[in-house]
Amino acid sequence: MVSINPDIPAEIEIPEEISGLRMTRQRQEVYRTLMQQRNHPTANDVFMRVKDRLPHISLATVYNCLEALVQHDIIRQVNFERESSRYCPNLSEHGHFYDEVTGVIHDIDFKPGTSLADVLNLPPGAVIDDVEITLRGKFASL
Amino acid sequence: MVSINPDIPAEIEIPEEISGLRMTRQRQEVYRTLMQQRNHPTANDVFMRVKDRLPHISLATVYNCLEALVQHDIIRQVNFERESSRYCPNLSEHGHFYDEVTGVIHDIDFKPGTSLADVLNLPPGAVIDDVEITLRGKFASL
DNA sequence: ATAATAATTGGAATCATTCTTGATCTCGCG
DNA sequence: CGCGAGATCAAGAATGATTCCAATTATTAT
Repeated sequence: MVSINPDIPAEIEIPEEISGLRMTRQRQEVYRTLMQQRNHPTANDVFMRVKDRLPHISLATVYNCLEALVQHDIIRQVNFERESSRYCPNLSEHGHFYDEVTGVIHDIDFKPGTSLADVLNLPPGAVIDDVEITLRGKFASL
Repeated sequence: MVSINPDIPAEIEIPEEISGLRMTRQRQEVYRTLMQQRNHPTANDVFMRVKDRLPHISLATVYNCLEALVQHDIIRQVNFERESSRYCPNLSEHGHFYDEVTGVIHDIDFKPGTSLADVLNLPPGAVIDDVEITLRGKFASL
């Protein structure tokens, strides 16, 4: 566990390799951004943020990095309807609640000891690789 | 005019108005297609199908009709990742299972008497307007 | 019937994402 | 150390689903 570049204060230590993925400078910064900014940013949000540290990074590279991280199960991709994809580093199984008033996305955890299979009639023999639960709504005004 | 499923007549009577939405000829045909072809077609699938009956209909109109039907809670829009939206006339609360091998989408019903709130820790005061549950996976090979 | 309103059409525009191509970097190996 | 193969990156072009726009047509209310 080494801080790759000594010029940069390593608020978050990122190893040189995660899950078999070589952590290049760009991937590190993309990942670091997600760890620091846990509000489910879009690729473009990440792009703008990462530019502070890597002024020459391209949007295509941010997309590449995000895809590589998703592919290696280091981060998760979250979709609401067909809006821009959002990304989060929370790997625990959880859903998302989109507040239609504020636009804020909240992580929704499962109640301990429960799972989707408790409420859904899954087809016999189905092997689930991925689950996406998205809710939209608002908070009751008092 | 061939009916895909022999149980379902090619001609389905559609009222002139549903849920306050004027059912124009185009909306009728779009809706009829969804009722007959319950395999979650995309807008383009519907477009191609409807052209048999309305050769001059435009893709934009199909999109308009689908949106109007969704807005009036006559059909549901279903999204997988960021792929093309799909549409289905099954209004009961249900999720979807995408078979990664065949591409077939299966409706997944809730077990009777259960709801998502049984397994999710919803934030206090949250009012849910819409729920989307999508699973991807495959069937275990024997 | 006539005016006002809503719906339809075809094509242009949008916009997130992916692709392409050439440059650059990294790693293994002599 | 130096070289070559294979990754990775950058910049911009291309893609593709969806939306927008302006003009036409249909429907409804007066």
